[in-house]
Amino acid sequence: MKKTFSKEERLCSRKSLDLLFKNGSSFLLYPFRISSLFVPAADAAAVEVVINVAKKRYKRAVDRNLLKRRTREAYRFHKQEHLYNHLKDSGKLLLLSIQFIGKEKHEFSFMEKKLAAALKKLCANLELHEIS
RNA sequence: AAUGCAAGCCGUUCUAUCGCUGCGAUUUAUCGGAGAGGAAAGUCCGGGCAACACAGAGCAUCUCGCUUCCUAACGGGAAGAGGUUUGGGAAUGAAGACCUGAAUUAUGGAAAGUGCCACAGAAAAUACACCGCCGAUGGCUUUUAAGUACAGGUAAGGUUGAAAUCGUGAGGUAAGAGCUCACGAAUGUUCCUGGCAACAGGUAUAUUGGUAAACCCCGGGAGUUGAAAGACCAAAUAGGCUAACGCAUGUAGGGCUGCUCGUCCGAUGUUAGUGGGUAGGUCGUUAGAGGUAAAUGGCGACGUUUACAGUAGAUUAAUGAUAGAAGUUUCUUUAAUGAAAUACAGAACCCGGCUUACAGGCUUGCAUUUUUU
RNA sequence: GCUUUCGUAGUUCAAUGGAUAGAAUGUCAGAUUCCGGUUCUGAUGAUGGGGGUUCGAAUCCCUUCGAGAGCA
Repeated sequence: MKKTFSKEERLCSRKSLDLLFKNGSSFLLYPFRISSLFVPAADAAAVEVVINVAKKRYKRAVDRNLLKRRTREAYRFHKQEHLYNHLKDSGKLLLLSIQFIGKEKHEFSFMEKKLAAALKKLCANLELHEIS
């Protein structure tokens, strides 16, 4: 129940994507670049996420698929613990983008650790933003 | 047996937990079952399908090019023909021609026309004759002979080059020349024989640089655009569309492929009717020129018949993560063990080819080497 | 998914099928200078890979690799 990753939690709308990349705030934590933005309207999910691996860095589709899948699995395992528990029921929708900007094919354990750290940092940033 | 080359085939498996995308059941949140490839890649060809004037004619442009067959079609494939290179055989004084095996081949036309053939060389295509040969004929010198910075004739010989006006011998001549003859090489055409045909053999006759992956000529083919094609649903808001009348030389102008023809629409006004650019959703969309097996026809590509199974369908884009076990390969070790690796690569409307990438294994054929009989 | 352009010295560009592939700049060495710069002299270094056509290919043809651009 905690570790599912269904369609509602994915960011598919073209408009939302444009909004996120235009107005969202972002930070870097190797090998990830995280962008986020709060949007008023919320339906089923509290967070919508998109995972991205650049074609310029990885030429072969096999490599891109592998990294995307590993990133997704890492997000799936850690979203409840590091993200959902820190979000309050504010009625807002969080748009999130995880871009992979590494240069090698990393092991899953390494990516898991790094993504957990990235999510922690994200939560800290959001809290700071709310306070200010 | 090993190595190398070529062709064909296979190209990791199982269990548990947590997930993802369709499908089918229902108790509506659970269960069942399915879920990447031989190249899914490159986008190099061909087709289906769809829209655009159901798309017409001519020119231009692009493309293909030995023959027959296969195929829905093809620039793909099969079987042949010819060319080129090369190995062997026999023959000969030695070659060539002959027989035979292998590899390779974008292979219509140079006898319709145009262009180009650097450097070197006399000359690169109408031989503008450099060295040489001749100077018969006509001049000149002159002794009749003989000679020649004359008019000229001459491609036999020489040097160059990738390539030099077909080769050898004889006749012929002043010297020479396919100028003539004999034997040969190559090419076109006529007829005969064999073959479905390309073509092969023979006969007669004419001719004798190369280059068309230079322009070009001949013959065949191609309308354009691609699922981001296209069809449908549908809230709000701009604007549009259709029909009738009127205006007007069916005019100005515009569309239809680059051009021409041809053809279609056609300014502004009034009345009536109908609507949906964009965002989103559904269809298109996965049963197909399909796959597997057997029989059968064919040299073969492939065709025909019968039987069987039901076999991915995403759309910011599923097919994964973790743990364990097995298999294969390599290294280490006496061995067990241990360690490392496990190719190339990821469907996006669907098929048929081509090309390229590929760890390792299997099968077949050929070549070489070694061992045994 | 579809369409399309281009690959030449380290860099920016030339070159009609025919020389030893040219120029600028860079690099290196030498000269000049007390030293450095400037200047002068010399050297260095390239047709993305493979195959074909041709007597001869950077150029023509095929194939492949790489780098871009366009179509919402």
